[in-house]
Amino acid sequence: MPSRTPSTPTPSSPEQMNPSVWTRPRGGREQPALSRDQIVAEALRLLDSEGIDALSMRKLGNRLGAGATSLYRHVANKDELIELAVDEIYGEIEVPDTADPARWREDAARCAHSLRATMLRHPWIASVLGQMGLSYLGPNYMRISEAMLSVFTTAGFPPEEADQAMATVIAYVTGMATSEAAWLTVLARSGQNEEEWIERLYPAAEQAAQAYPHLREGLAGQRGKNPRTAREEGFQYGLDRVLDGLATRVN
Amino acid sequence: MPSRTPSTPTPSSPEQMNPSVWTRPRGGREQPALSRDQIVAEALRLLDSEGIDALSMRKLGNRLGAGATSLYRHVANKDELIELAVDEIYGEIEVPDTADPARWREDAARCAHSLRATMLRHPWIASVLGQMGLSYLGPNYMRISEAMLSVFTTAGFPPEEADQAMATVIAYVTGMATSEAAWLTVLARSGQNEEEWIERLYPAAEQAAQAYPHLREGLAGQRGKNPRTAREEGFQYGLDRVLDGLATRVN
DNA sequence: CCCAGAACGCGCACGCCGTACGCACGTTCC
DNA sequence: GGAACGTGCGTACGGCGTGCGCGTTCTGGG
Repeated sequence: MPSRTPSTPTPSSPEQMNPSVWTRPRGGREQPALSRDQIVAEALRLLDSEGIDALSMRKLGNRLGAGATSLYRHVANKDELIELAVDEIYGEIEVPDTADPARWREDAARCAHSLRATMLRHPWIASVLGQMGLSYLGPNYMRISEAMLSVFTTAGFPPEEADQAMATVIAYVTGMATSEAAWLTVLARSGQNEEEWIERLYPAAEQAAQAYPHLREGLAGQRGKNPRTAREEGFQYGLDRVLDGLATRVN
Repeated sequence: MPSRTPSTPTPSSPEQMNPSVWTRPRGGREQPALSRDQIVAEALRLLDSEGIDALSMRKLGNRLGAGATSLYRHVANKDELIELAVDEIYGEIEVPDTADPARWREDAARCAHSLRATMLRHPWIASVLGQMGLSYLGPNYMRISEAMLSVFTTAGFPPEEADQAMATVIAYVTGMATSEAAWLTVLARSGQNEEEWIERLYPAAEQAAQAYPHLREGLAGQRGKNPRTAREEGFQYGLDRVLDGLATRVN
């Protein structure tokens, strides 16, 4: 027989029974203590510090001093909670509040960099994008789309093409940032820093690239570079090309 | 009494000696029956038909006529299994086997379309990219990278820039396809087709876009279009812009 | 001021999950 | 003949999301 506390109710709840009314720590409910905003905020803290796999309703409940199922009074289910968290994150993305036709390129670039930076600050969203998509219809997503659309339309893109241009930039940035975020996640799990990891894996990579001359050359060319700035330069290069391509349609 | 074939071998019990080899119910161990390739293949079938959430070691074991834990003889853990499945999928991506400088744009475009088509055929990889990244080092991934690098270097990009150009195209395609795949996944779960879903959500979207003129216009402009071809045109537009932007560096 | 009903927190239970461990068995090599 | 090995599987552990029903607290209308 396993030494477990008896699962049969034992009617007058066992250990949390205070010996007397007089020592009971304050009658009544402490606080409301649970609200949707508070839940989302704590979920964000958990996600940012431990990643998406660490987010469970039980753990989140504990952190809030509540049981897991209490959360369901304020949130329909875990997916909805994550969707709320994602839109909350979108709130950090900076977009221009007025569109200047002469500055469309800088404005778009600024949006792109802000989007990337936000994703890298919260790498767990990369895992979410592939499951829920971009969570359209969230208030912050709509705010951002409107601003970016406005940048492209005032730049001279006809409405339908402005849509496509925005989608192009967003796809490039999310694609790049997703791969960076996944990399950072793997890294964080391993407890090593970027340089250590690369150095450790270099022999394996070199061997795997044996038969592929271009890969070998690329590998050798990156050796010893600061990986962080290399990532930033790579992002900037692609962004410049995307904007170059868009510029041909409007200049 | 459930009519199941006896799962317990009971090999040497005396009276059940079968008279002939041909009628004997396959005494002892059936076959090797389990190999890494077979496991990966069945995992792919499961993933393609029911999505990433439906992949569990137990279910996969059942499908192979084996217990869940038997799989661990051939695969270190679930993540490794998925990584193998991903690289298997990469095998479907078509890349040119010889690079012709005059045709670099068409070659790159063909790779891009093939990558997108592959991701849309197996939408579950979108969920995986954000967690593992692109599964570098897998044999098929290396084959593809080599081919694409070769396209860009023979087109005239210096080695380091060819790397960045390839990363740009891949980021754009995966970004676009991830969002499409997520959309298709949500759709599949709902059991509706694209048009139905859009029509059903239209009022909500219209209301949410109330305060945003550009969003409203975009919404109205897309109404009634065939969503599938609209997605394809959007992808082609962005791809053209990306390649335009790259072309400025080499022509 | 009271009380009915709504809102809320929570314990419990169910049916899943990934996987560590050790046993039983067929095969193969000495 | 028997030891060593590869393989499948039963069992078990700790965790998960969440439906349900209970008791408590809060609120607003009479």
